[in-house]
Amino acid sequence: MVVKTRPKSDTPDASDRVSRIREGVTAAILEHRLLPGTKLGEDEIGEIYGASRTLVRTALQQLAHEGIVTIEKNRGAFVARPTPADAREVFEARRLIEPSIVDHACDNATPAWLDRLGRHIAEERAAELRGDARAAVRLSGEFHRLVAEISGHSIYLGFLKELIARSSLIILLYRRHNTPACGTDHHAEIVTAIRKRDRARARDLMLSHLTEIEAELFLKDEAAGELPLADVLG
Amino acid sequence: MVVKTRPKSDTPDASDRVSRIREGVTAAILEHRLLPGTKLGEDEIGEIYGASRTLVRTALQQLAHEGIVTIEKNRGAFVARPTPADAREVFEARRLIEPSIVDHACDNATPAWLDRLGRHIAEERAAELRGDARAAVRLSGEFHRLVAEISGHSIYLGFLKELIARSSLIILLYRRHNTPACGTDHHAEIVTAIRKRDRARARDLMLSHLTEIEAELFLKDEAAGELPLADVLG
DNA sequence: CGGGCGCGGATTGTATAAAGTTTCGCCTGT
DNA sequence: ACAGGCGAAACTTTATACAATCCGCGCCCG
Repeated sequence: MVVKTRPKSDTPDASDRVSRIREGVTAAILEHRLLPGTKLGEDEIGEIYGASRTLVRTALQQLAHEGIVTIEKNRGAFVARPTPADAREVFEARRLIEPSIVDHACDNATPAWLDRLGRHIAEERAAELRGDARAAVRLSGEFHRLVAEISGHSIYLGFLKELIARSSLIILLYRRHNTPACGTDHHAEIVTAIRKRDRARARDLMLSHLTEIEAELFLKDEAAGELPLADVLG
Repeated sequence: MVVKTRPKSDTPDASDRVSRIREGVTAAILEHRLLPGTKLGEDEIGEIYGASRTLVRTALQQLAHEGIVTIEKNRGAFVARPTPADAREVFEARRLIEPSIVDHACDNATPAWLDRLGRHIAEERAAELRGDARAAVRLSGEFHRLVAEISGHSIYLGFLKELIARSSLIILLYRRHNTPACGTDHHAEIVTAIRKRDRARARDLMLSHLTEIEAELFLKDEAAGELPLADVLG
């Protein structure tokens, strides 16, 4: 008998129906197809995925716990709308955690992982070249997640998944221009450092990469979508 | 995860019935009254709190997301049983995050907060003096949580709540002797550093405090409770 | 003509019932 | 006496029905 099989609630079977819903909605948010503030009706989603409200409800609750969905009592679920303060916290947390993650990744990177990283960079390049902004923004986030998987640190991975999802919303809300979400070149440099197992350099590159992303945001406190007056008067 | 009630009360919980369940179970786990592996039947809990299984279920799902409850498909919910590998990850994450938290706490500590910290230390001392191990272990965890609240960093707070709960289980499973869970003196020194707004010292104290806690654990990979054979043969 | 009030539709929150799965006891056959 | 399988009970999972709440709209009154 297999005693060790522990289906962790964080990584349930992909065949699970509630996971399908959760991942579908998450993907839509990460690809910037669902905008902050969008109402996520239970019946609506249930019809799309052919599931009952019970399952939709648990999926939405999980997403709410991850911080990318806001549930208001008796009003329903909405795509979250992070405030500038939230944004600063998210990026501070990423600047703290991700250097440690690449550090571990340098130790844990097997040839198979390095190969996967290389293929991922190629995918990112391809998406950017063909101008597929949605795929580009999704792949950009998935790069960071992939590094966290390589690190083998499941807690950091869990935290980072949450931070990445929120970052996607933040970038959508607060970026200055139409700058590409994440410089692919930075990612490539990080991979090179990992390949050389140069931990110090990998940490530095990751830190400056995150700093640069945040620098391209406009985090004024009364920025878009917080005060309706600003919209009307603007 | 935060259910926002728009019109009035900012209380994020306590009035909500599912929150009452969640906090009740959490408190029981933090006080070491619920041991790892304990079955948490839905009917059982529902009867205790006078709630239907629907509400119990959502509470258990939230706890599963926090990592202190494990849900096995078609088998039910159990108090989580962290492995030694989990334990190392938890403490590594705490050593990374908590120094940053005290850093912020030094900046954010108002007189009211400092007063609250002082009273908390007194409570810890009192519990330890009267030999109330359950209260002592709970208050010990709550100290770290209180510091995180003072920091004003809601993301760090959320992460740390999770880490503290898991730490409580880890200490219960893997501590060497009957050492008191957390040196109260350490906490008092940290408060002193915060009061002086000595960020560097506060960080150092927190880091060494966490290192010492982990050093008192016995994290051999086949340690207690992983293999049932060990129990039978022991 | 403007603002408050209340009713109807819609949506969420909760409970309960039906369906599926696992577990454990018991029974039979060897 | 023991191994193996059948079956019932208990539990979780899923679906559905019911109750509570909120939003929008029209009506009435000032």
